[in-house]
Amino acid sequence: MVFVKTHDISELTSELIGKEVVLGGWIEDLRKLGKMSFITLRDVSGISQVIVKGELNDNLGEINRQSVVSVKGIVQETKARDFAFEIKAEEIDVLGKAIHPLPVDPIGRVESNIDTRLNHRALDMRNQKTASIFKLRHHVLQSLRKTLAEKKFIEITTPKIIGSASEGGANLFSLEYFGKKAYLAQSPQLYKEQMTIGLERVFEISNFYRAENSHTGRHLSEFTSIDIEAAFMDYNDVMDVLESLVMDVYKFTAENCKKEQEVIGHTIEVPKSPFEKVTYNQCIDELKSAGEKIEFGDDLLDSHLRIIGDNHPGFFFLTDWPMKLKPFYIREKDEDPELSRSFDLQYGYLELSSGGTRLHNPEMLKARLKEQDLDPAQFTDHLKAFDWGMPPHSGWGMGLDRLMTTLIGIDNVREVVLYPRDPDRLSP
RNA sequence: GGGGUAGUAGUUCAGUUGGUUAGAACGCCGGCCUGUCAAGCCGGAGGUCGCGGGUUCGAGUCCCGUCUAUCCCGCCA
Repeated sequence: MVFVKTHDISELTSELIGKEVVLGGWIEDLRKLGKMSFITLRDVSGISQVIVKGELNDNLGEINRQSVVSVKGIVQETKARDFAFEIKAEEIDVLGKAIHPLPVDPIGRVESNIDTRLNHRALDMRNQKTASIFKLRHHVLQSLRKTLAEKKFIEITTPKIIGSASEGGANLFSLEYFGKKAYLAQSPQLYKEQMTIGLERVFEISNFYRAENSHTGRHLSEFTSIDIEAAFMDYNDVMDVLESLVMDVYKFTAENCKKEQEVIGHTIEVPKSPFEKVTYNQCIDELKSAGEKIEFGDDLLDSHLRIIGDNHPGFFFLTDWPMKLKPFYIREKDEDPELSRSFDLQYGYLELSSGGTRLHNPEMLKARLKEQDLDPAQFTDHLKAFDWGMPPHSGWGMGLDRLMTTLIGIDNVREVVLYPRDPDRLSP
């Protein structure tokens, strides 16, 4: 069967009354009233009512909810309460049957558990709430790319299969690569830094991998990261970039995704700018006042971040971390070498982003590697670039999935990832 | 990795101190119905009560083990 849609459902208007249209979509609801039937037909753009009468109704045959059909018919006035007009069907073809019982209810009258929905994710995408989340995610990505391009960042794609697991920090997944051991990249960190020597400002939006056995609503083994790296910028400059990106995402989606917000049942509220900047030292003071036993140099536990998050609701930067808590590539502050030019972007207790000014002096970088018990020999390829005119540079990485959860006010990243991967879930 | 909670129909759930043939809602199938719109009315199908042991005259219910999910903590970003 070959057919051409003349309209998406959202393109139908009362002005088309009397005109013939061809639609394609899924039967969301079906009410047979003997000599006539009502079909609510949904495509990605919207929903409309189709009415079937006469001979066509008598020969309707096998037709059921969630099957995909093409409908040829005439737009006409309606008595329906929920629609401004309707389609009087002249021809209905079933293009693909839905076999019942279906494992989840796409209309959402009975809401399924996240586990059941994830096991049948494609069908879950006919649930308007789920679909709206991923439409929103699409708009977030659009907004990010637009803003970064305007700020003269060039989009790059770095390898996800890497030969050395030496960046430190998170555990990496390893795999067999033609007889050699390879790893899945945990971040584009080293590559994006290298790119600043020719492209100056780069960004990447890609999936990265962490082999941490984490069971929380904010950790996944595979997650989407937004990364930037910019030559001739200090950490304050890239904080500004980050802040305007977040602001733009909120403004853009608040403005352009009204329908999605309505379906999700959450109103996007544009945060106040500028974001507050709270230093690590200030956090330590706040935690001490709250009765926590903590000293300079201690890492902030989740329980600590909950306290800090309560003191500073919404977005804020947590800046100037001790050098000893930061990776080897982070640069110290000239006036206080114990402190680093670094920051996290927090949303309450939730860490969204981490970044800072990088070391660009190769000798200092090698010294820092040794300090952190890493072997400079493992970084030969990376360090080469630092002898070719490495500019001072800064950057950050931000978890897109976590950003999404702040945007729609939910607390589980699995809701905003199509097919989440965690220690217990590898399929579908 | 540690702890809490849960697992009963396709889905979401109820199921009393252990006691007849395990129920509801939505969905599904069949019948009636020319204005439905969470349609209505009538009828029907659908269950290895996660799995394996045990206690008992008798287990969805109690005990042990195991698997799975989920939430929290830890790790981590």
